[in-house]
Amino acid sequence: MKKSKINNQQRRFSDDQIRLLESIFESETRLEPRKKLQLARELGLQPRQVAIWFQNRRARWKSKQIELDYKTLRADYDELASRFESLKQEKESLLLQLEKLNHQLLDQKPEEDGNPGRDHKATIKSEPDTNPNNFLEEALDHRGFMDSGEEGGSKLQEIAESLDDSEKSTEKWYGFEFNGLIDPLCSSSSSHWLNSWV
DNA sequence: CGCTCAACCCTCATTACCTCA
DNA sequence: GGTGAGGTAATGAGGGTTGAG
Repeated sequence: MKKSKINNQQRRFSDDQIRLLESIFESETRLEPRKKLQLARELGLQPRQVAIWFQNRRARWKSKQIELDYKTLRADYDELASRFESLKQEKESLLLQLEKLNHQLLDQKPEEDGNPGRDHKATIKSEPDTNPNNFLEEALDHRGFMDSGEEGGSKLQEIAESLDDSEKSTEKWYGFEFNGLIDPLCSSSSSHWLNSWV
């Protein structure tokens, strides 16, 4: 600084001065006026210089803290994003399984109850079931299919058996509230409600 | 009691200088 | 030796608080 040069003052504080200032800053980031005077005497500096050092030190601490906070938040976000992606993939794969199962159910049902398959499909289309539990239970009613050793079927059965009645409420599914997200008017098939999820 | 004003301190942005790769 | 980046002491603007009058 020009003024510093004019006053023939040192540009930087000595290591000893910094050490003492840092050790005090560790315990208190603000100085009382009396302590400031005492410290200035001890360091051979102007009280104003001590005050400015503490001001600058607080500013440095704050910007470091912001940097740390950013890193923490970024790590949290990345973790959540990766979890979201894997859940999304899981959902896609379950949806595919459901779709497959649905088709197989519709093809199989006419043989069991004697109704033509086309009519049954029409029934489902005209009465969309927006309740995931009903759909699940409906699907599981077809034990013949479930026992066929199909991978998707056994997974569905496993999920259903692991749920007691209280767990079958929609709110508990992945801790996610379905109500309001599924528009019954838009649900034209049994699996449609899942499409609005994730 | 409410006001003004000065003194003091703070934050924030910036400057001036130094050091180092 | 020149240069740009980064660190740091210091400055200035603007605002809050406090105590005296």
